[in-house]
Order: sequence, then C-alpha cells, then structure tokens
Amino acid sequence: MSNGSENAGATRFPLPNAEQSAHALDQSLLEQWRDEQLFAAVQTAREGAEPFVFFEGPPTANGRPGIHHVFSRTVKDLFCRHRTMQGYFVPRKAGWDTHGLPVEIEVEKELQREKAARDGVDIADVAKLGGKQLIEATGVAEFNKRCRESVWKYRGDWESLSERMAYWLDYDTPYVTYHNDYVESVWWALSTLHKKSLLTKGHKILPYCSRCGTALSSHEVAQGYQDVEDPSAYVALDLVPVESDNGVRRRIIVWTTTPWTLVSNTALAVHPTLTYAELSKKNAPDWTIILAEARVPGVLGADWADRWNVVATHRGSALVGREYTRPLDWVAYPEEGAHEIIVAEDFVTAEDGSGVVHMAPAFGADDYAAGQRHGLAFLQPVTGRGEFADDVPLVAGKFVKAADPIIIEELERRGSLWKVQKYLHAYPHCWRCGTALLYYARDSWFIKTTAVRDAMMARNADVNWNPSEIGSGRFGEWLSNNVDWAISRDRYWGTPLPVWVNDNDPSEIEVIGSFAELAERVGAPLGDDFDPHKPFIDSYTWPAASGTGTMRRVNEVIDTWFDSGSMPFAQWHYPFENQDLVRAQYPADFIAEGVDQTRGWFYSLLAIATGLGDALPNNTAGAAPYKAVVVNDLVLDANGQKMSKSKGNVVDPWMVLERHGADAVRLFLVASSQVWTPRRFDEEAIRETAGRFLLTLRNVYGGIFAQYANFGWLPSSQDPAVPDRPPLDRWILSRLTRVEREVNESLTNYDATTAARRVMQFVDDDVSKWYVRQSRSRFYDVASDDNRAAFATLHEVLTVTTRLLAPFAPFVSDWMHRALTGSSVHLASFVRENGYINDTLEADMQSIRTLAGLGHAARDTADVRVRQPLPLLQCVVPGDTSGAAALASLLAAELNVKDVQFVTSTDALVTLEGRPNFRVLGKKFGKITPQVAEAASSLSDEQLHALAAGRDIHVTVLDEPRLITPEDVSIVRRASGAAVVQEDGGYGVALDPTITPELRAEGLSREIVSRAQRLRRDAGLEVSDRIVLAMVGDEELEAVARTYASHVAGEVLATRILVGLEAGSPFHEGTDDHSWFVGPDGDVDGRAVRLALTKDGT
RNA sequence: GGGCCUGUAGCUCAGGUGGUUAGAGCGCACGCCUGAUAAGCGUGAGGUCAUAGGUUCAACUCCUAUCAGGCCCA
Repeated sequence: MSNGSENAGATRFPLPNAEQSAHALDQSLLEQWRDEQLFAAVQTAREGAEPFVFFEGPPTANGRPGIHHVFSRTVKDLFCRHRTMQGYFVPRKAGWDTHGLPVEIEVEKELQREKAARDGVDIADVAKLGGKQLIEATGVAEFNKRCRESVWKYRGDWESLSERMAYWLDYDTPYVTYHNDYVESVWWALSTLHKKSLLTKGHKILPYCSRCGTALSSHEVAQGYQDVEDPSAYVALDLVPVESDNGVRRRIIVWTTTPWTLVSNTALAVHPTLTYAELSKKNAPDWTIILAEARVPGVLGADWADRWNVVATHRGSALVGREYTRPLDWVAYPEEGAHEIIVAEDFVTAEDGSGVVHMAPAFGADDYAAGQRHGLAFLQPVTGRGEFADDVPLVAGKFVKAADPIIIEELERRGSLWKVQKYLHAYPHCWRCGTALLYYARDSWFIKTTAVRDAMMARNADVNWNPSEIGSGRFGEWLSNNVDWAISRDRYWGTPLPVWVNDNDPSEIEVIGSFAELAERVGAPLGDDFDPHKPFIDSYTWPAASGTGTMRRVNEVIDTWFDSGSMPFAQWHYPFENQDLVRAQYPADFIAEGVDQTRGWFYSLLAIATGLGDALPNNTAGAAPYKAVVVNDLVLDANGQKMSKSKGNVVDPWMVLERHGADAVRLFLVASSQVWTPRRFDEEAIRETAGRFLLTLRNVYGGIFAQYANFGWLPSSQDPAVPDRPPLDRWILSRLTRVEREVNESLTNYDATTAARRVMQFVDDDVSKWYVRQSRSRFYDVASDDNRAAFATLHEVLTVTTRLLAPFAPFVSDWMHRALTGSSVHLASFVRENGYINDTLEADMQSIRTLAGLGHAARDTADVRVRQPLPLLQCVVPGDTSGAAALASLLAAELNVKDVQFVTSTDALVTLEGRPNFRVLGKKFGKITPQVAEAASSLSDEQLHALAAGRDIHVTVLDEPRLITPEDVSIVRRASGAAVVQEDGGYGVALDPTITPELRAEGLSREIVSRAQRLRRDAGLEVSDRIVLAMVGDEELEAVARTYASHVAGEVLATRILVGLEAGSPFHEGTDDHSWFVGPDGDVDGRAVRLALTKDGT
C-alpha cells in the first residue's frame, strides 16, 4: 500500500464485530462506562457551566417498570444529553415517590394473604372485610413499617433498567418523599400556605366507599363504573304559598335517581333559560303541575295532550326564588342557610328527568357547589358507614341504598310520589369491594387553589408546552375550571398533615412548619430516631395556648401529589438547607412526563409553586415551576391496543432491549411519530426502521471507512483543506453542516422526532446512498490528495453524525466516536463552531440526483444495463444550467455515458411549455383566474420564448387583452427527439441508446471485470490480494480481453492476464495446476466464458 | 354528558401563512451492482387526503355537521 504504510499500524480504526449483537455491544459499553465512571465525568466536566435544570418526576418503585417507562425516560434522557452536549450543566437527581394508596394497597393485599392463610379461608372472603379494619388490627406502626419496605420492592429493577437503557440519573443521592428532610420541607410548604390563608378546612364531596371507610381518588373511581338499574322517582312538591286566587294547588315535578338523598333536600334547581310548562288535568282543574316543556311527553306520555291542558308557561328564571315544601321533614334544618327555595343552575338540562333537579348539598358535587353559591342549608343525616343516623325515622341504621324502597313507599303514602321507573345508568362502585360509592360530604383540608386560579393561569401561559394544545387545551381548561385542592387523606402511609387542633375548641389551630417548631411546642428535643409518620406523630400533644384544652394532631395524611409537587424545594431540604442551590436550580428549564400527569404532577408543581409565591426563589408572578414541558402519550401494542395484563399484550422491556439493543428501541420510540401521539410498539417495525438504519451506519463505518483507512490513512495536515476538495466532498460537508444545525435547532425546540428523522435520513440518503456510492473508488487507495480528501471528509461526516446521534443512540454513537477519535461522544460538543455551507452546490447536486434518477429510468426503458456504456445523455434543468453542468462528470460516471450535455431553451431538442403560476395569477386576476390560466397553458412557442427571455406578453381573455409577465407562468422545458426521454417536474433527460462496436467492446470488458470480481469474492480473497487471471471465451470476448487487458488488470488487481489457451493458463491442454481457482461455466449475452484466477505470490 | 386529539398509498408516517403533478420509508413488482456482500442501489405500480355540506377564482389545508378510533374528565 504505497506511501501510506508509514502510518500503518500506528493507529488502527477498530472494525465492528459482525458477530456481536447490539445487546452485547451495549453490555460492553456499560461495563466501560462503569469503569470510567463516565456519567460522573460528564457531570464534572460541566460543573460551573450555566445550568439547564431538569426535574425528575418521581416514580413509585413498588411496581415494575414497563416499556412505556422506557419511552418517557428516553424522552427525558435525550434532551438532557443534548443540553449537556450544548455545554450546559444538567442536574439529574433521581427521586422516589414513596407514599400513598398504591403502596398501602400492596401491603393490604399482603396482609389479606397472610390472614387468609392463617385462618384457612379464601382470600376473597378476607378482601370483603374492610381494608381499614385489617390495618387497624395489624397496628398502624407495623403497617407503615411494611409500607416503608414495600416501596423498595422493585427499586433494583428500576435502577438497572435505567442503566440498561442509558437513562443517566444520579441514583446515589436520590430524593425520597418519606425521608424526614423531605417531610420537613413539605411541612414548611403547608405551614407557609396556611400563613397565606391558603390552607383551610372545609367540606368536600368525595366518592366514598362506606365499607372501606375511605374516599376514593378519581382514578380509582374511573375503574369502577358499572351499569346498574336504580329507581328513578318523580316527586310532586307543593309550591308555597298557594298563590292562585281560586285556591288551585300548584306542584312542581322533581326527578331523582337517588331517592335516599330526598331526606337531605334543601333546594330545587331549574335552568334559567329553559321554558317550563304548567299543566292541568282536563278532568281535574283544581290543581296543576310544573315541569320543563321539553320533558312533558317524556314524563306524561306521548299522548299527554289528550289528557292535559297547558295553562301557562314560565321561564326558568321566573321560578327562581319561589318556595316549596320539601318531600320529607325528618331532619330539622339548621339555623344557618336557606332552604326550600328554587335556584337557577346552568347544569340543569331538559334531556332527562323533569328539568327540575333536587339538591342535597351533602351528597353531590354540583349540589355542594350550588349550595355554596346560594348559601343553602346543609343536611348530613348519614354516618360514615353509609347508614342513616339513629335519630332519623323509619330508615335509621339502614344503608342508604337499601332505604330507597322505604322512602319511596313513604312518599307514596304522603301522596307526593308522581311515578317510579327503573333507570339504567353507569354508576361508580368501589373497585376493591364492589360497594356502590356515595358522593358524600366529608371534612377535608384544602389548598385554596381557587384563590390563586388566575395566577396559575398567568404562570401557565408562559410555559412552553409540547405539544402546545395541552397547555392551552387540556391543562388550560382544567385550570380555568379549577376547584380547591382537597389534600387530606383519611389514610395511614403518607406525609402527616402538620395541623394541630385544640380538642376543646376546633377554631384554635396551629400548623407546624418545621421539626424545630414541633420540639419547641412539646418542650423537648425530638430525638435522633424521630419519625414524623403515623402513629408516632400523633403522640405529640401540648397544652393549647388559650389554656382551654390540648393541641392534638388531626388524623389525616396528605395527598401524595403534594409530596411530588414539592420536589423542587423538598429534594434539597429547602429552606432548611441548600438555599443557594435552590436559588440556582429553580425553576426547571425542562420536565417531561406522560399525558396522565396533566392533572397529576404538572398540576401539583404549578399549584404549590403559585401558592408559595415569593417563599420560593425566582418565583415571580409570571414564572411557572417549569419553563418547558414535553408530554408523551401511551405506548400501544402492535395492533394499536392498549397494553394491559389482562390482554396479555404487555411487552417486557428487558426482552425487547436484549433483542434489539437500547439504541434501536430508543430511536424507534422517538422517531416513529411525534412523542405526544400514541405509538404502536411493533418489534418488526423496530427491525425495519431503527435497526436497518443502525446497520447502514455500521456498514459505512466498518465496510467503507475503517476497512480502507486502515491501509494507511490517518487525519493529518496532508489532508486537503475543505475548499480544495472535490465538489462531492464539499457537498456532503455542506449537507452535514445543515443537518447539524437543523438537528440542534429541533432539539432546542423540543422536537425530538424531527431531529431523529433528520439524522437518520442524512445517513441513509446523503451519506450512504449518494456520497459513499459515488466515492467508493476513492477509498481503494490512500496515497493521493483525492484519497485523503475522501477519507478526511468521511471521517468528519461520521464523527459529527455520531454526535448528533448521541442523545438518541448513546451506545453505538459512543462506540463509533471512540473508534473515530479516541474519546467518548458524551464528552463532545453537539455542534461545531464552524461549518461549511454551500447552498448552490447543494441545489446543483440535487439537480444531478434528480437527473440520475431519470437517467436510470431511461436506461430501464431502453433496456440497457448500466455496465454497457452509452454515448450521450442530454439533460434539461429548470433555470441556469451552469452549476449542474459542473457536476456532469458525476452523472456520466453514475449512468455510464460518455458525454453529458445540458441543453437550453434555444436548442432544437427542447420544447417549451407554460404552466400557470396560480399563486401569482390568483392575486392578480381573482375570479377570472381559471380563464387566464387556461390561456397561459396554451401559449405559442413565440410567446413562451418571450416569457423565457424575461419579456411581458399579452393574451386575450374574455375579449380583453391581459398582460402576462414572466412571473405569472413557469416555463417548463421538455426534452424531445428520437432518444429515450424521461422527465419530471421540469427536469428531463434524453438518452441516446446507440451502441457502437467500440462501446460494445467496452461493455464486454466490464462484463469480464464483473465476473472476475465475483470470482475473487468466491475465492475468498482479501481486497488487497493480487492475482493472475485466466479467461477463455469466444473470439469476440477474447479480443476484448486483449484490447482491455490493462484496464481489466487494474480493476481486478491482476498482475497478468492469460487469454485463451496460452501456456500457463489452467485452461491449457493438460494443465494440472491446483493453485488455480476455476469459476463455473458462465455466459455473456449467451456466449460461453470461463474464468480462473490464482493468487499472485510476488 | 363535557373537553381535547387523531383519521392522507396494503402498513408506519411527512405534508409553513389555502395555489392545481399530495410525498417518504417499509412491503410489493421489475431490475441494477458484486472491492459495504447473510450488504449496497435504481425504477415502477399503489391514494375520490374518513363522510357530507359551506367559504373561495382555488380546499388535504379554513368553517360547520356527521361517522370512526383514542385520551382525559363526569
């Protein structure tokens, strides 16, 4: 290998191991990263740099991570990697969400199993018992101890999966929501909110399971909807006073599907703009009923007009303020609050019922809200067990739903029951025990988020949501309909609500904001083993400051969403420690989670930050706790079905990563569609897209670059400067720079999908399909400037490409970057400071590529294979031909033609065609655009040439001359003539298919070369081995072989060529030389040919 | 029941501010190349842009309704 050998062996570019699976490559890199402590090194390298703050939303580690976690974590990771490579310091502190019902339920199940085993009964029987009873029997201390352990059940899985997929996170010092420091910060937040009057006590209508004795989260409620049949009762209630002169009894018809709530009725609601009809029965004119006009046929029957007269109509608003008599008077009204009054509410509809809704503020969210609005009385005769209180007549001690028939019977007896029907509807049931849920007003602690709603919306307005419609739509809507955040939970394993109340005076309240404050209140140090959780915390009491009683903690713990929403400060034990750190790292520049967090973490972060206001650093009125959010959607199975255990279509992330490697999985997840749309997880598709792409990249590196560079090329000052390199090199370098900038911009704008697709397309289309293919022969030697230019170019292309790829495919990119440069890609900069851009060169090359496509199509049509040279290709391009003409040699080589000509409008070969430019014509001609366009597409040659030359012309349209300027019409040039013509979008080629004897001979010589190369391959030779070639064929073939001997020899690295039966040839009579590798009988255009070769030892 | 998203070739997806030839990859058919070779490449056939109205000289693109699917909420 000529003069390159001086460098040979100095440094070799390692070749990829074809036998090694992607999984094995990942493993070897993981080991290397561990040895080098690469993640720590990357973080250290950026220390002191401007921070780009990332907040990790904490997962709960008591469930196994799934493929959707791989997805969301890929999204998080890739933006963090990108910003790190851009030069920012990106904090990546891990966190764990450790409190809450999911954890409790896991432990409850455990307890159930144990009890079932102990008592020798079926677990289903144990489950029927209330969960709380079992927990109380076990003891809260023991229960919480188990919860604390259960949280970590799958911690190892999470950490190792993170490592396996290359999600870099600092797991050494994670924040843990049950840690004392964390709890103390949460307490600080709660007490700060209380000082701002944002933490208050009130009622909340909660879906409540009376058997389990607990309220359910909306998520749990959603799991338990069942279609059930309930009694639906129409009740007729007297209006008071009876106003009519003639003593007509007027009654209003009210509808309910929960008759038991009639006991607690305090008001009726009508819609203010609905029309209500007052009707009297034809045979009983002394009384009337009132209901929504639209509901008359539904309630009274389609034939109602036969029996009823409409005596009046009223607008809903006219009924507002009227009084009535409630259906059941069993429970006395309190002194406070209006009752037995008609109010207006927008939620009333005329779609079912009577258009009049009965209101029991203790038992419905709408009812409660209306009660607040109208200052209605509040009746709560139902106990926590879902039974009527002992002092309620007839139904005392009855489960409310069981009381329905008794109540209906009583209404019947009192003569106020109009009619009863069965009503089929979806009603929520406890997902655990199947008991019908009650919407039930319970004492609850609230964050008064309604008081800061506008502030939250203002802060949200500045958040960069991706996609934007989540911010303005789903999340924005949710905020504008915000209700107070009920944060207390009547459970065990959670951050205890730090509220102490005087047991003799509920109005005396203290909210404790730190452990020191608690110690001060109780008058003793808390001790090193202080545990702020239940039940221990409940033993801390102190005499009330008023001297009237003892301060005792309320029973509740808080919503875990408050825990996770506190992480911006609680992860650093702010404000007790790390004030500077939080000042530097608040708010987050970027967070990323699934859509399901819209009302979860996205909300809790915003609500808490807004409430705390200036208690947090940098927390100005317009600042959200996160500047940008990337929302990802679900991962579905290959058929678009949601993955679920019951369908058995859940994919195991470990197996997937093992089969395809982390890079392919990550690339697939990000590139297949925008991350905020649901994506189908199809392993076949991974192989076909991401897998194939990675294979192509490896081939370009290993099959082209490294293999040949190892014959002696290394980057050096001998490499020609970029301006001195051939157009092909400058073209790919220009493309590289453009892609580099586009990818950087896309990622900066949080568009990972476009970025990934750009890199992939660049490698596939520009590098592999064009640059490498056109440059291949330049890599076969290392000596000349042209060779060095090619190697230097490809080296740079690959090096920069691996950097662009690093955020998506951190394994392969690191392997290759190290192979190319000796250093880790993860320590590199994402973009170079200087690049090379040449717009016209890129445009010209695009023309050449289009022409090449047309040329291939023309060859197909002419049925002449590419090995056969042809004399001439004439090309037509739109506009100026000079740029493309400069690249004609590439086209000639690609299409194997002797001459490439670019023809212009003046050539006889070219005919012109006018194509109307509607965008311009439309503005100019408006309604008559179609007629002008028609005229413009049938212009004469003369007119077309005038336009092509830049002159205006006139055409007559609708009897008037119209001025047509060159910009109104695009001139399309078409190739014509005897040659084979192909054209597309203004480009055209005409291929001369004449094969002269000389061309035929040359074509045959290439056939010989082709067969010789195949033989080399079959013989298993190295690409650098020299050979002696022997050939026998018919007279013409042998003549060609002699004529083109030196050309053939050069192509196939032959030192000698033996044609025919001359001495030394293995085809010579009687030769018996076994060193020859003899090919099979072959033929060229039907004529027999045989080849043989032997390695030339010299 | 309310809100949001999606519906473009057999499959997966692109399609600034409306402009007349709607693109790509995979798959398929045909072919090329044989010094990336259990690789590489080309050409081609496939679409009334979910449906129905409307606005406009002009609608995949804007508006309305409907249908189908998904998510969230009730």
